[in-house]
Amino acid sequence: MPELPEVETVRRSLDTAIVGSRVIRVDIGRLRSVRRTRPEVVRAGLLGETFTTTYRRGKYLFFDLANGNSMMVHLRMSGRLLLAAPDAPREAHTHVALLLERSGAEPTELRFVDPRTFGEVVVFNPDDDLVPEVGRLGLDPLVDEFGFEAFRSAVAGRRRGLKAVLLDQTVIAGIGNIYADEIMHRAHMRWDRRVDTLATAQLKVLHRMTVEVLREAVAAGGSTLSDTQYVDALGRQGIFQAEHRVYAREGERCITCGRGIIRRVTGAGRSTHFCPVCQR
DNA sequence: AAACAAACCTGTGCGC
DNA sequence: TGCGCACAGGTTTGTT
Repeated sequence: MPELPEVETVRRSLDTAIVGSRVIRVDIGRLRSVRRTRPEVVRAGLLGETFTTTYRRGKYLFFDLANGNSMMVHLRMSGRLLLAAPDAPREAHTHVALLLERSGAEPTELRFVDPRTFGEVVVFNPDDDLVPEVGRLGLDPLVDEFGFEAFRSAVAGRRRGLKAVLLDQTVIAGIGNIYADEIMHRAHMRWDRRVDTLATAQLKVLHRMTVEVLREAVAAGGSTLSDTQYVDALGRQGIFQAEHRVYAREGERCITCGRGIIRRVTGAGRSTHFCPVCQR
C-alpha cells in the first residue's frame, strides 16, 4: 500500500501528537508484528519513555525516544498507523497499541493495524544492527540532497530496465509500484527502457518527474485507491489518485496524448501500467 | 549482475 | 448465494 508520499503523510499526521508524549501502556496482540525481537524488548524499550522526534527514510518511519532508543515502523502492504481515543473500539487487526500521555492533552492511543501482517514494529538501540536494510537505502528524494548530479550518479550506467531501477530501494528510496508507473509516464519512457541507454537530457526529465510526482503526491496526502485502505493517522484519505494517469487505468484512453489506450502488463510479480503511444 | 519466482498473510472482487 | 481464482501499495530469499 504505502509508498513514500503515504508514509510521509502518515508521519506528518502523527508528529504533533507523538512528540513529547510518554508511553504508559504497550499492548502487543500479534507477535508476528514485532518479530524482529522478543516482545519484552519492545515493551521494555517503550514503557515510560518519551518520543522526541519522528523522521522518515524511504518507506521506513522512525520515532526516536528520549532514552536513545528508536522505534521503526514499516507498513509494507497493508499496515496503518492510527491515532484514536483510548476508549474507542480498536480496528480489526490492531496488533500493537501504545497508550500515550502528554501534559496539556488528552491521552491518545497509537495503533498499528495490519491485516496482512507483512509490516513490522521494531524497537532498537542504534548501537545494535537491528535494521540493517536502512543502511543500504539509496537517496531519499525528499530528505536527501537530490539534485541532478546526485540522481545521475545513483542511476548511472545500470544495465537494467527503468522500472526495476526505480523500484530498487538501494538506488532511490521510497518509490513503489504506483509512483514508478506515474513517473515513467510523465517522463514518456517505457518500463523496460534500459537505464544505461538514457541520454543526459532524458535523465534530466526523469529526475524532474521523480521529484515532481513525489512532491505533488505528498501535497495531496498520498493516494487512496478504490479499496480505501490507505488513510493517514487521523483517518483522512489522500487525493492524489485523481491525478493518476496510468495506474489502475487499464483500458482507458491516455489523458496525456489522447490517442493511446492504457495497457497493463505483468512481470516479476508486479503489474505495470503504461501508454503505448506516449511512452517510448 | 540481473531477471524471475516464491514466500510471507489476509481481504476483496470477479466470473461462473 | 457460494466457490474458486486472481490480485493487491513491499521486501527478502533463492534460483536460473
